[in-house]
Amino acid sequence: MIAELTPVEKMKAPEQIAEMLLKYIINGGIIPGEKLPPERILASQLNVTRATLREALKKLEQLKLIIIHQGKGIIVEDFHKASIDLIFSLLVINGEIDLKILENILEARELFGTDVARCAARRADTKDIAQMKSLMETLVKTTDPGKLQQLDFEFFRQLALASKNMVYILLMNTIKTIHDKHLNLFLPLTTNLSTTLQQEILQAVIDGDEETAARKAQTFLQAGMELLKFLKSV
Amino acid sequence: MIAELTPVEKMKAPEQIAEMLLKYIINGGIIPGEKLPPERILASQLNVTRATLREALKKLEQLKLIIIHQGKGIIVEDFHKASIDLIFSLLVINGEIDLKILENILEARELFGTDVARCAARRADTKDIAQMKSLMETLVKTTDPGKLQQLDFEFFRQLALASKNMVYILLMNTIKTIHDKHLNLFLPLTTNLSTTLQQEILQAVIDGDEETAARKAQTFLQAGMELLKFLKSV
DNA sequence: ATTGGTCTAATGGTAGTACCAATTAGGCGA
DNA sequence: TCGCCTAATTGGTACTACCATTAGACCAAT
Repeated sequence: MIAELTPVEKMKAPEQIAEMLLKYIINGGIIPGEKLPPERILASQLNVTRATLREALKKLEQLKLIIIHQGKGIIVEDFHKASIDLIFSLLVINGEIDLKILENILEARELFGTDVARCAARRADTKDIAQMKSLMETLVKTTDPGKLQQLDFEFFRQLALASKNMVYILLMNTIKTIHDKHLNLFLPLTTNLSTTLQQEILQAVIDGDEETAARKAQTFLQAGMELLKFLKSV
Repeated sequence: MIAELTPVEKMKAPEQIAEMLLKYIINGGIIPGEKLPPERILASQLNVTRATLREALKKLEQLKLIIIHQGKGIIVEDFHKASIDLIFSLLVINGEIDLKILENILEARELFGTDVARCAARRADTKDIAQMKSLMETLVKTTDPGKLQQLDFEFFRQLALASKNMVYILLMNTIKTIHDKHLNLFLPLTTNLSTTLQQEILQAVIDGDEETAARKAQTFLQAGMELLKFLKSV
């Protein structure tokens, strides 16, 4: 098993189309309030069926990038009013990582992760703690950087579950998706120090010590900003 | 103009189907990891064509509630690993508002809103401030509760824009969507006190006084939690 | 001149069918 | 028993036709 070899993800037609249209909109190819060409025109231009095109449009509609109305047409919205899920696309919109967006994400992550730890310390039950202890045992025995990174994130995922806040739980998924899509970028963040901090966070959660948990989590998460400064300098 | 009369939203087939399947999954009708019936079967059972069904599935796929693979089938995911956009459905999943979820949302709103104000105070430029001043002028002249509520939210939207953090900007849209879907629920939050607080926040932003801005915003947002306590008591 | 009705073209919504493409499972041969 | 190959399953896409909603133009009544 060679970790570097991942299954080739063949982008299906609707995905490709959605991405093209998305870029077109984000890059200002069309002004918000204006309409996209009719489905029939778009479909023929893209050389696909309307059904295929419509699947692509569904995606953009859910991102709130467009609004589709029968009889009216396809109206483009200001992407500043889109769903948070658009952040994935904004992060890499033109091939490479947008450091500005990355900074935004890390800023939000720090704020959010800190409160997750605080809430976890406040609300974790014995079951949560048992699971986290179990995870921690696995974690200290792991040496493979890739695996470690994965478990690293699992720790925060369980922290979110322990926070008992569904918004936090779901937002953690968003961050995890970003994380997974750019593993290499976050790899330098996984250090021996991480594990130590995680143990301290866990202990604080067990003790119900909200502020210590929050403080330790913040220390952990601030490493991300350090990384960013490095990236910006090169 | 009769404010109470809003456009009737006719739910199209894919929307209805998506909602049905979503409820089915959320309510544990199927275990994560299990597969949904094949498209052909589902389509015939729902009495729609595959194309229509597939549009519905696209929506669930984007919510990360299901994963579709050619040749394999439609695999159901744990909704705890879904997109944050699922929160809309969770809030009202079985007809009425889930107060637990509402509390989660308000908690997250307070956390983010506070930092939005802080960041706005840190980064707002003259253009941002000019726009907010303009908005505030309109705001103080407005008496209609509905309009006021709308402008109320616009204030926070502009605050998010001034924060210059795209994550905050997009997250604010999520909150706004929740807000708009349950206007009546949030109506009691709009009081005369709000306007005063908003003016104080704006002044803090102009002064670049991060902590005052954050503190005032928090005071403002805590009103939501007060409301919740009331709702819980009835 | 304003209001309301009606027709028509534009445009999205849905149906039906056929075939392509990836995956899985089972059978067949070495 | 192992490995390959075929066939069945299941999602992906194409083509075509028709229904439903909207907007605009034109007309009729008040």
